[in-house]
Amino acid sequence: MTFKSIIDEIENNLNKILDDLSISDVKFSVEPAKPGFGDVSSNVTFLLAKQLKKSPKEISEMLSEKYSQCISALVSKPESHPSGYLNFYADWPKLNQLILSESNLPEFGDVDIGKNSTIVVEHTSVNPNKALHIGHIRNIIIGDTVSRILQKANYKVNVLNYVDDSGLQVADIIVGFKHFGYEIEPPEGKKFDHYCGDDVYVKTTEKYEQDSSLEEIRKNVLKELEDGNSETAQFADKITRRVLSNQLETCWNLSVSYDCLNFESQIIRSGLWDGIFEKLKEMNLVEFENDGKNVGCWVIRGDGKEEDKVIVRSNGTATYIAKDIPYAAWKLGLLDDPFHYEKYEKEQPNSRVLWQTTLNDSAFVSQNFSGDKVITVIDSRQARLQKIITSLMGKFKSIPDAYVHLGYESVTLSSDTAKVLGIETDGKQAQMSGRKGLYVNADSVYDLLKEKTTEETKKRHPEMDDSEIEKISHAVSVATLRYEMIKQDLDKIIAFDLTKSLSLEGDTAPYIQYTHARASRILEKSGRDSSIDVDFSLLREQSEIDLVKTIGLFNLQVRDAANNLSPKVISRYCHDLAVAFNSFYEKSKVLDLGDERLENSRLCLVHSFKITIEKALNLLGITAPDKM
RNA sequence: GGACUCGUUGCAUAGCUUGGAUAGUGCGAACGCUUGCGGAGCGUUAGGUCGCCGGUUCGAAUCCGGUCGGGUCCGCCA
Repeated sequence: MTFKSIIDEIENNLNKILDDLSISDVKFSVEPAKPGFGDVSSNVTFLLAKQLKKSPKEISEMLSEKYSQCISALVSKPESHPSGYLNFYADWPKLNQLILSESNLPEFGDVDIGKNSTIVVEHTSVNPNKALHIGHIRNIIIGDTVSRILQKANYKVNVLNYVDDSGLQVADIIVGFKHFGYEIEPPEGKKFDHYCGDDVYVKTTEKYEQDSSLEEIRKNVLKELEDGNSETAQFADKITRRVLSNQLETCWNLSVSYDCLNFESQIIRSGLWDGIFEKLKEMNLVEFENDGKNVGCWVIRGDGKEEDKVIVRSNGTATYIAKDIPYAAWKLGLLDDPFHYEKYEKEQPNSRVLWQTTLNDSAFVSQNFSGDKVITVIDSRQARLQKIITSLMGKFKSIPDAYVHLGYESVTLSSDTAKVLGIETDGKQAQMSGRKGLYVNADSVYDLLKEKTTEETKKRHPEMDDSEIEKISHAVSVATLRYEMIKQDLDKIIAFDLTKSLSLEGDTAPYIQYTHARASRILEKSGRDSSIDVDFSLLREQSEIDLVKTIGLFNLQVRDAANNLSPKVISRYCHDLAVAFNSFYEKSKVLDLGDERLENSRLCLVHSFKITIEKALNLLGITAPDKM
């Protein structure tokens, strides 16, 4: 039981009062109050104004009067506000005890939205021909954070990474290696994925532009890749596996992990497409064009003014979007699973088992990574295609909203950062481009952050050994990067600026982590274990009550975040918690008060804060060191 | 041309789903706080016709329509 207890109590009592007045069907709200208006507010008075032909003010006076007659465990008094609102004041000694005791349980903050059903979250899904840049990182962090939140909301989450290991982007680096003479081994000290992206890919595509006759080579390589048994395809497989391995290192370093890797090449060879294509024909969801501009193609009819979408070309081959259809259906468990499963060759740092699909019959392990619902994290430039997939899946699966495209705006480069990379943009932000080499690699940003945080930490703790410094600066760097990627709304463009991204003050992860370190320090210095067997009525300063209240809101925030698939809700909550603690820290001393009972009560509060912020940060994939 | 999306203070952003009270936060600016549990902190001040016009409503940053400005998407590419 948390702050929600008092909300529920008020809601029940108000319903009873309305019953007595023979009023029904009023959907009023009961919410945590804005600061300065008590603890809980209801808008019920406004909603009744018309029906009762009275002003909200009169109604709130009447309801407040009636409410005083109700049995209430947690409300100390109702209050009619001149604005017409009906506000409530909590009985804090009781609520303190309720919230602070509860906060010590491991499951504090859990909500049951998923009812233990399975849900698939697909994210990352990058071509394995280059290193991950910060644009990819936004996708990855959103996906990972949403997965963590859904798990807290009692979903069984299967996290998938769709490895796009066929097609043009892969063909291009193969051309570079096989025809333009690039060495297989990267130069000393360079990661293979960086080498493939920064050197082989960028320079190979440059060459096409200079000499268009080279396009012929590209086409041939693409063709060779289609035959899985060709020497070229086997070579490409080796290369992409190696890049993938490097990309995964980047992800793991950011505390991101997966359950299963799916490979586009295998989906193509699995025959899944043929099955779903037959199904689409049977259900009349695709049509064959006998004339018009798409003559000879199979198309999906456009919605309203939208154009028809070709899914099978007149030469019989499937288009890009067509490949997504069987995968989407597979994720929803609508198709017989053609895959076997084997463990990925490297272990993930958190020991979560990572599987990968294979078409090799010698692996007999079967697994099920499908879900009742599917969330696909892809940037909103693909919204149109995803809308088509969503609509098709809606026809295959009866559960409403079974397939959700979780879109987000892209990461661009600030004009200053673009300039550093050699592009003059006239003060405007610039779209990143892998082909043009216009991007900032995730590893580079991490390295810069690491350098800065290491320096900072050393300055503050000259006594610390290198391995401890390393641990702290790693935690702070990962946190900073992750927090910056989710703290704003998904549909807001992030104009990434190298200099500004290194900021460690204000609304940043280090601010929150620092707050946690302060709490840890108090607990450490106290020299005793905190207990919940304390006098809760001693916590009556405003800053103390505000902190308890914020702690008590945890599960409501998780509910909000899960319902709206909105990571930023949790990042804001973490920030709010930190602000509440810092305000408490400034106003209420905990140690050396000469009053052991008060000290124990405050220590209990500090401890509750510490474990709650740890749980909340964990949802963001952030750990908070005890010292920093 | 059509569709989607964003527009809140110098800059960046929350609140919009579910309309009500004083539009919250960070950066930047000015000033202040440390023999005290960690200053990656705290406090004070300045800065807002919530793009514009209209509609619905007792009440609109929030809902609806229009309009302007930025971004994105609209291929038998992926």
